Amino acid sequence: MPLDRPPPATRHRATGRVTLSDVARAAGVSASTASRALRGERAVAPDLIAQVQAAAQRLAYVPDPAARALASRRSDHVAVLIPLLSNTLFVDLLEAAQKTLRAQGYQTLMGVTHYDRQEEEQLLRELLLHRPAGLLITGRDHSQASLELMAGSRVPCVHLMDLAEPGGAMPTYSVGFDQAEAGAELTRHLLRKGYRRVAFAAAQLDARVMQRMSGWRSAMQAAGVYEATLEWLNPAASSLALGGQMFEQIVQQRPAVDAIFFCNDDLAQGALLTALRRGIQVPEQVAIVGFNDLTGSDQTLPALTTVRTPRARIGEAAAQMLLVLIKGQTPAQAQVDLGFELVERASA
Amino acid sequence: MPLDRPPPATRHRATGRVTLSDVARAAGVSASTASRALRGERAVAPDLIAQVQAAAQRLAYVPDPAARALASRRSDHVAVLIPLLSNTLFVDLLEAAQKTLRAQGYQTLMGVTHYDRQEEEQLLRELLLHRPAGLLITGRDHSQASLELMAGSRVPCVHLMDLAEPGGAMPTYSVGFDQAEAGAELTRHLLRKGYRRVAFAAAQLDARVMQRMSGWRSAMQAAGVYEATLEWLNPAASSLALGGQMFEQIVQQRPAVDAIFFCNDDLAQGALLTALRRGIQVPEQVAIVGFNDLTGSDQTLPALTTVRTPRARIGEAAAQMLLVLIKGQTPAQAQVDLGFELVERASA
DNA sequence: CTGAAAGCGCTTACAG
DNA sequence: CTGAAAGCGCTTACAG
Repeated sequence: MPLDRPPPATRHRATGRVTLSDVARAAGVSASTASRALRGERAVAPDLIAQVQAAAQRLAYVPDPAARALASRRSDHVAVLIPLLSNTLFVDLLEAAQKTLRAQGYQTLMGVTHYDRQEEEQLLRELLLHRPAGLLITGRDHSQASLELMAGSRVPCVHLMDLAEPGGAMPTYSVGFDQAEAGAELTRHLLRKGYRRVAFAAAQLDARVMQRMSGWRSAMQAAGVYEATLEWLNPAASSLALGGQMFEQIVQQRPAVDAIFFCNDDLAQGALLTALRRGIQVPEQVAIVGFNDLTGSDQTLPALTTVRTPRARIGEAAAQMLLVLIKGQTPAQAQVDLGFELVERASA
Repeated sequence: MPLDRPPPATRHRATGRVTLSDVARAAGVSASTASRALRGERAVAPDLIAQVQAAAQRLAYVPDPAARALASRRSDHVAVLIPLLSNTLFVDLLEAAQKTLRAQGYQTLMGVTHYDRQEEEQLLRELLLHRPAGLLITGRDHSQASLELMAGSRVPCVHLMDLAEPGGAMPTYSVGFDQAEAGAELTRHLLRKGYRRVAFAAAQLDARVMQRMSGWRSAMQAAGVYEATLEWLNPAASSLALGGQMFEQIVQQRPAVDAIFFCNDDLAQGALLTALRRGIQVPEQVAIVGFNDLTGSDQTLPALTTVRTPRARIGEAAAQMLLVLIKGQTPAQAQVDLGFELVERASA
């Protein structure tokens, strides 16, 4: 038996990449110790930690995400599901979450559901295959199968925009604000200003829009001025053009309406443009308010009264909460209410 | 030596996941063959392919992305770099690319550069660690280090929005349209309508904006009406409000200007709003045109004349080209010019 | 607190 | 055309 046989020629692919064992060798420790030292897992001698970190630094070592994911069964991906990319609201959410996550070394895997529960389910299936470290998902309105997928995956999950229904079973994490209360508050503002026939005009009709409507409804009922004919619901996608159309319909078919609460700013902006075109005075003939305080709502003629929603802060806070959950810790509170702000401008 | 020693108890983590060897066993072939059959690598007997596929189907097998990435040194990620998320233009690009890529089983890893070459470089470094199968990147204006990172990574790459400079060295792939020509065409439209003192007003001042300006300039020079004082450049971010400010400045400081070419629709929309507020007639007193045909430009008062840019088609075509490159094939053409369309409305 | 070894679930030279 | 085996680059029981 040859004592000195040469090292076997490498049969396989070499990457050229600096690996963990390179670092371990340079630091004079085993790969296990190097791994533990680098991840800040306790139970490693302080001086070894320093040595390993120095070696890693010197060799410009960066761990391979795929190897780490395979070995630990947990990737550095975070899946983020939003309904649409064509609504600034959700883009703001995505951007803030992505920024926060990236600062901690996580990559965002985004999914666009188009408000379709089937598509959301499919997306969840695909994304969960990547064993994401965490999941951020918009709203609380999901198919039963989606709910099971999320629960079964054991992936930490935070819901965006909505708060949990009070009295829900499991302690689900969410950060958002009270949509119904925001809708009620905006309606009360109108009522305080003396408007009585306040129409509620909505498109898209997702869960959050319906919550705003229930807020509007309860405020109207409390004031004794609620009428079912004041509700204008259109399931089509929200847009400037649709807002213009709905506005024309309302003023034409119900000239007595003295204020309109559009469930989203783009509808309200479209209405304002149409009013201008038709020579209808806002707010003298009819007041208009929107929701979300989107880009341009401070520039319209007249400037739009609306509710400012803290979506960037929601995205950031939700990401932060998710980061805590990923570490296996428990967030200070399971529900974070970030509130909203009534922005009174000239249109109402 | 015991002849019948029991199989060693599994010392490690079991995932519960259906693996390739499960499929191979069920199909009565080796893991290697199963792997090749599933990936459609030729050199596998047709009947075996069928058997393996049937087994995979039956067991609901889905390959593990991390294991595949580790072994093949190529993930199913595609990195997509865009400058901003707050400009619909880029969101449209991202959405179209993502949709096309996802249909072929690729996950999009997005990066937002904020028009910052340093940030782009950093992002590239991070994303390249994930060994993406491909890279989609906006524009052709990158730092030297970024270019080296891209080249060194050997990751197939397609540039978005711009076309390559004619006479560039390497055959780089890109899909977009001729920004300078679009700028020139829009200017010629104004000149044909009889406007002579056509100002060019721009913000952001990225490479594509400057190309549009050079188009404007050459058209103005060709008509013999170019003047340096007609250029209004502001490095700040583009917005409705800024458009309004620039408009006021121009009409105040250079009342002889009879038309303004804003480099982006949001500026033009802001200008239109300000004109309305100031009672300045568009296009009678001053004509206004924009660029990109963004949301709302058909709703302004008056409706905005602009250039429609095919960003969704660019995103899709670029993704398609990248898919071809990933397969190791050569695209029919390295440069795809998707053109643009002059949209004449009421503002000019 | 540390290390040797097994394993995560694939792909891919290599040999036949 | 097919299979056995090595390897991708980590993490993690296990033993000390």
